[in-house]
Parts: sequence; structure tokens; C-alpha cells
Amino acid sequence: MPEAKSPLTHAQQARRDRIVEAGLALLAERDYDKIQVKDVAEEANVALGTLYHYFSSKEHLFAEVLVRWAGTLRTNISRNPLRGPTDTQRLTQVINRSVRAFQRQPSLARLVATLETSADPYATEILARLAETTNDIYLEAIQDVDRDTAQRIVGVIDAVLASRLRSWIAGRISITAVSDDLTDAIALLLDPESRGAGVRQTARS
Amino acid sequence: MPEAKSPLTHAQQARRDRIVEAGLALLAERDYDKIQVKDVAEEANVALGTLYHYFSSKEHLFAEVLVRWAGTLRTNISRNPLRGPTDTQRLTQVINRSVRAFQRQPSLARLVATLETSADPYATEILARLAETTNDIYLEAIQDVDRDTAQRIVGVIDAVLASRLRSWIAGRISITAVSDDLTDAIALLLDPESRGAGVRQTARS
DNA sequence: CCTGTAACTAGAACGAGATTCTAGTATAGT
DNA sequence: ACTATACTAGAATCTCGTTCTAGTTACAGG
Repeated sequence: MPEAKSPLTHAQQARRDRIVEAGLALLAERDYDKIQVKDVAEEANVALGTLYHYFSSKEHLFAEVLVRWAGTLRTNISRNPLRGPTDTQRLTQVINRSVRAFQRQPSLARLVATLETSADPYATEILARLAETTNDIYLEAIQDVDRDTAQRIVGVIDAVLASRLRSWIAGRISITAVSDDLTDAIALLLDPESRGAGVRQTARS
Repeated sequence: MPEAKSPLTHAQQARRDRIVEAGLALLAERDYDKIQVKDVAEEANVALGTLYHYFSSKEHLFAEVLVRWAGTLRTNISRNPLRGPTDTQRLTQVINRSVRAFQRQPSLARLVATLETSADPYATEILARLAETTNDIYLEAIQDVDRDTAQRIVGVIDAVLASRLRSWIAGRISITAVSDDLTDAIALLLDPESRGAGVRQTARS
């Protein structure tokens, strides 16, 4: 199939990719605000001006880095069909995969948090896309509830995920607490009848 | 009663307060990142150095501004006993009061979001306190469920509130959608039996 | 009343980084 | 071969937050 778009030559695409990869690579060792745009350019073997030729700002650049990583995330999360006969088990499983993915790359979690408060339109749009993607994945885990309700439940779970991840990043709670809180929230939403029989054993804070 | 603490003279307390008030006043017209520390000092009729004498950083200062505002919030929210015979009605009502409070002061919502990603220890601690306060208020609205479950529900609702508020700030959804989503989430959690009979009528995005 | 210490003031100076600009070189399409 | 465009190395800008300077009160203790 002929590529209709892409006013970029092969070499240019490569260069652009190299920059995004460089950003991702650097995120593996330090945080967004410890990374200077200059460093990314250097790591990508590209002049600073070139970087700015492709990306209008640091935030724009890292929003694309996030997109790149989201690809990995998507495969990691939806690889292997979900085990478990109940919605609760399946949803808990995907969510835990997400949590683990962020656990492996704390700086990505921090990046998301940062971009979320950003005014940059690129960042905003990319975050929306990202949310949509993960949303769909989570949705697939829910089978025994009507689509509409399922969608609303996923919305709530997503909010809890974001909130707990932020608390974890801020050092307010442990990663285990993140998982536990999510498991708990899922139970609250999917198995409301089991109230009071709380499977709570998390050490708070 | 003799004040045991406060190594600050009356005039000093006043000066410090003036600074916080100035910060709050400026937040009414522009956002945290559009406000320069210098502006706050000026607005408070205080020298820049004096401001830094009382607050170790811009974030520290604005964390205290948030505290100040939280006082107002608390009164606004818990003023007038909650009407409504059901948990759902009462909780929806308090939450909506919160939403309205933020609606009146969008920059405060943005400030919370910003401080949430901050590493400043003051900010972290203050946010924790704030969360605790609102948490308690919300908790009071729930009467017909055991404390533990109620607490967990409040945790989830709080996450949804934060998440939707952020979406609103980013311009992704309208303030009405924020309210609707919350009402919806509350129903999901407190009236799980009414699933499918969704009272959904929100226009998304 | 005198004096030293701490707080205050106006404003300059500093430092970190993002973003932009300069001058020159390489390249690709016509 | 010719021209517009991309690229490069690096310098120059700009915007703040934060710190520092010098000089001016204000007040507690003698």
C-alpha cells in the first residue's frame, strides 16, 4: 500500500524516530524535568535546532514519547488472552498489568502526570488518545455486564488508577497499595453484593 | 488563653497572612504559572526577600494559599445540613458543592493538580491534609453503609472527582459533564441494583 | 536613652533551562 | 548545476525562581 501522507523522506522519518527513541531511552534513567532538551538532541545525534524543527516544544516531544511507549504498553497489556472466568478476575488482571508496566517505568507515570497538567494542545490530544486506547482494553475484560454500564465502570476504574498512581509517585503509598486499592475498587463495582465481607488487608500509607 | 506557640509577633503574622491573601487574590485572575513570585510580593506590599523569609519556595507559598482556600471550601461545603433521605442524595449533594466551588475558582483546581505532581514536602503534606478533610465531609453523608465500605466508596469517588476535574481543566469536558459523571459514579457505587436503568443523558466530550 | 540583632526594603545579580537565532554546510529535487 | 530546504555547532535570548547586597527600621535588654 502506498503511503498517502508523510511529506517526510525516509531519512527524515528515521531522524524523527531517533529523537523520540532518545527521549524514551533517557526516561529510563531520569525524570522528565531532569532531562534537558539538549540532552535528547545529543542522545539522538541531532542538532538542537533540528529537534525543534520536528517538535514545537519539550512537552510536544515528550507527548510523542508517551505515544511510543503506549504502543509497548498496549502489547504488554493485551498479550496473552485474559485468564479467569469472571469479569472481576479478568479486569483485575489487566489493571494489574498496567500497574506493573508503570512500576517498571516510574518516570513514565510521572510524565503522564506532568502532561496532564500541561496546556500544550498536542499533549492534551495525545493523552485523550492514550486514555481511549487503554479504555478499550479494559472494556474487553468485561463481558457479563451491558456495554453501557461496563463503560461507566471502566471510567471509574481508570480514575482510581490515575489517582493511586499519582499517590504512589508522590511517595504517599506503596505500589502494593496501588494494586490492592484497585482490586478493592473493582470488587466494589463488580461484586457489590459482597459488601462488608471486605477482603481488606492493606496497610495504609 | 495565652498563645503557647507562634514565635511571630502580631505584625509578622499579619504580614505573612497578607502574602497568602495576595496569592489567593491573584489566583482569582490568572493561573499559578502566570503568577510571578514578584507579583505576589508586590500585591502584598512586601519585599521579595521578605516573602522568601516566610516561604521557602513558590510551591510552599501556594500550598499555604490552598490551605487558606480550603477553609472557605470546608464552610461552603458543610454549611447547611445535607438534605435528602438517601445516602445517594446526600453524597451527590456534597460532591456537587465541591464541584461548584472549583467551578468558581478554576485556577484553584489547576493549582491542586500542579501541587499534586510537586516534590515539595510542604505541598505533599498539605495535600494530604486537604484530602483528609474533604474525605471526612464526604464520609458524613453516608449513613446506611458500614463505615469501612463507606470509606472505600469515598476513596473511589474522590478519585473520580479528581480525574474529572482534571479533564475539565484541560478542556476535554464541560463542568456539567463533571457533575453528571460523578452522579453516575455515585449511583454505580451506592445503588448497584439499578444497573442498566442508567439515568444517562450526558453529551460526552 | 543606647545598642545590637533580626526583620524589612528596593533592587541588582545569579542560575537553570527552554527556545530562538546565526552562519555556514549538505542535499535533494528539478 | 541551481535553489530551496534541512542540518549542524554553537551562541544568544528570555523568562523566571531564588539569592544576595546595602542600607533602613524596630524592638528587646541593659
